[in-house]
Amino acid sequence: MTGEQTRRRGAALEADILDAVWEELADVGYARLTMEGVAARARTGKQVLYRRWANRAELVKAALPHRTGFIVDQVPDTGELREDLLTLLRLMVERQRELGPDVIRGLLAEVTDLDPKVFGIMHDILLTLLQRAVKRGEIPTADLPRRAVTVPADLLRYEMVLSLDPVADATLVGIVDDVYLPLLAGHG
Amino acid sequence: MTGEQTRRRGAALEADILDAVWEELADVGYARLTMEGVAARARTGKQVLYRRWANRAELVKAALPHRTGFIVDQVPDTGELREDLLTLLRLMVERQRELGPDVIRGLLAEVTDLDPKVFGIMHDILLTLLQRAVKRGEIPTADLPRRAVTVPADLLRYEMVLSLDPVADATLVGIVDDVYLPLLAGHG
DNA sequence: CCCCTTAGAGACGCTGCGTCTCTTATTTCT
DNA sequence: AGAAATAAGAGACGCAGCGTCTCTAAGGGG
Repeated sequence: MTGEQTRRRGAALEADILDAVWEELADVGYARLTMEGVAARARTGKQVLYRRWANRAELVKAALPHRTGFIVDQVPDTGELREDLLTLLRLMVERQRELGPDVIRGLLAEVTDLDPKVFGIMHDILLTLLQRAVKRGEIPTADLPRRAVTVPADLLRYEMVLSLDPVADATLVGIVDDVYLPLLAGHG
Repeated sequence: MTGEQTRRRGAALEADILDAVWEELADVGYARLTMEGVAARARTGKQVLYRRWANRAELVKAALPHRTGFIVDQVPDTGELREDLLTLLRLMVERQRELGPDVIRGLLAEVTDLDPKVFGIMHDILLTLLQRAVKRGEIPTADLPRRAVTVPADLLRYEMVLSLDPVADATLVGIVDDVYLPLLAGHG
């Protein structure tokens, strides 16, 4: 009647749980992810989850950074603005694909406190790309209203929210070529 | 032992139910709207709801046009493009406000079949505004990529999804002045 | 080596979903 | 008008999943 030899604790246990969340997301998606399911997959009890997170949304929010890297650590620098932008947007799509697209919708419905920090970071990244392009002489100025700077990220997030499939690459090209680059020209 | 004298049927009953949905949305919001709650408020049984709609999302989707008018019937024509655009965006915000902002997030999470028709309509409206502006000589051309045309509506919907409050008027002004008008200039 | 924290296991009550059944009011058909 | 068909009103039912609670025992810290 053994059963268990060793009992996980603290950070190690927490890592296993967050892994289980990712596997559960990949398996059944966000809509059908349950606390029971995560606990079972992590071979632990619900109480262990509730000791750490108040509900499903908090649990999933905690799981996100556990596997995805931070985009801030992968800011593209290809030597050309258009390529930089496309690379950045493709990174965002890549993260959407890893998660499964219904996670975004699901979290939006349940999370009431969206962290503005997340959005500020994207502004800073885009501004960096623009300033580099100014230095290279590609565009006249990076001195744009904040809202204009973030347009490509905003439009892409909008597409992610709408679609249940990973956003198509043609859409990214459209955002850059049909909207953002002309917008930059219009501000110049 | 009377209780009931008259029994509602068909369209009259349906109208009462959809009214009840709106009242329930105003009262408790989308997240806490239940089939039981709607049935009780409409003084009928759940079965009557399920006879007509398969689930909560379908029920709410059906309720939306019951009170909101169609934006297509209120296309602004102020004689100036900027004013037309702001008026249109304000109409959209007005509808968001009537609903309560969590309805958008809630429906997104549960509805898998977004109707592309809804989005095509907004493209046509914006194109109309642009073509009028061309006729007046305000802008050189309305011949833009589809994605560029819909930018203000897309950005506003993005804001609606993000925020749990009605979108501020300053945001609308920013979308028009900082993004759309420069974008049109850049395409000219 | 003892104690204290907390993992593991599962029972519990509750809410809301979606289905089903039954009676009876109202409409439609003949 | 009367009979048959339709659908409303009422509520019970089983089920899933939430979040809470309790209990035992493992293993780390002093």
